Amino acid sequence: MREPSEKLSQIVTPRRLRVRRLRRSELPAPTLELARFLIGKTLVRDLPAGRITGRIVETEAYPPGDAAGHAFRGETPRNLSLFLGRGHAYVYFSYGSFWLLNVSSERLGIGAGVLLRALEIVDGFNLIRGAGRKTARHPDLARGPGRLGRVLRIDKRLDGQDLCANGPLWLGTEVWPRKAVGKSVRIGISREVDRPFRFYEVGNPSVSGPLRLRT
DNA sequence: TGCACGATAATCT
DNA sequence: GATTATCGTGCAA
Repeated sequence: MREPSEKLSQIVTPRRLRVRRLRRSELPAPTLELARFLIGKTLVRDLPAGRITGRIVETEAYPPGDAAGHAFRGETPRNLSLFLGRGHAYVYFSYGSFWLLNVSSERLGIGAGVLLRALEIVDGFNLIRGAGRKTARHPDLARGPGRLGRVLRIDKRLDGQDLCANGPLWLGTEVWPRKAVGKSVRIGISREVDRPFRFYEVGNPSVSGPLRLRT
């Protein structure tokens, strides 16, 4: 039976989460540092019906000059948001079905970003389509960048959003202290495959990828 | 748990 | 026309 554990996790979830927006000045400037810094912080989605809050548990850095990064070949209409200076949303459509969310990094005019790969949802379960069904185990809701985008209802309209400003999507402070941060190669790329630019909270069941990349 | 595979459409060449 | 920072399913062990 899955029902009891779902109820338990709702009871365990703090009724009132204290989260405030992160100021841009709090975000480390270098892409790699930002990717590590974001582990344990929150991503908040404000919808007409309410708020969904998730702890960021997995990220990947795509620093300047990285051949695996979308900004590598220069600015285009698609990747413009990567050049807006740190703390902006870069949203793009992938594999015909998924909206993926990045946080731009570095200075205005320099293209780089951090891909948000997975969240541990901590609030707003009732707003998530599929929650409470047998197929929607809580740790899996936003496990993987495609699911993250689906759960938070990310789409092109959020591309370019300032994630440090008042708006429907923003970065927040942590809700409890994070555990150890692990480091590994990135997932799903074909260039620069050996760079250890992926970060994750060790042992967290909401982290995606094979077991060896979660522990 | 770990693979292979197909779906699916925007973007770039 | 090729590519793709993915996911869900199916099958093997």
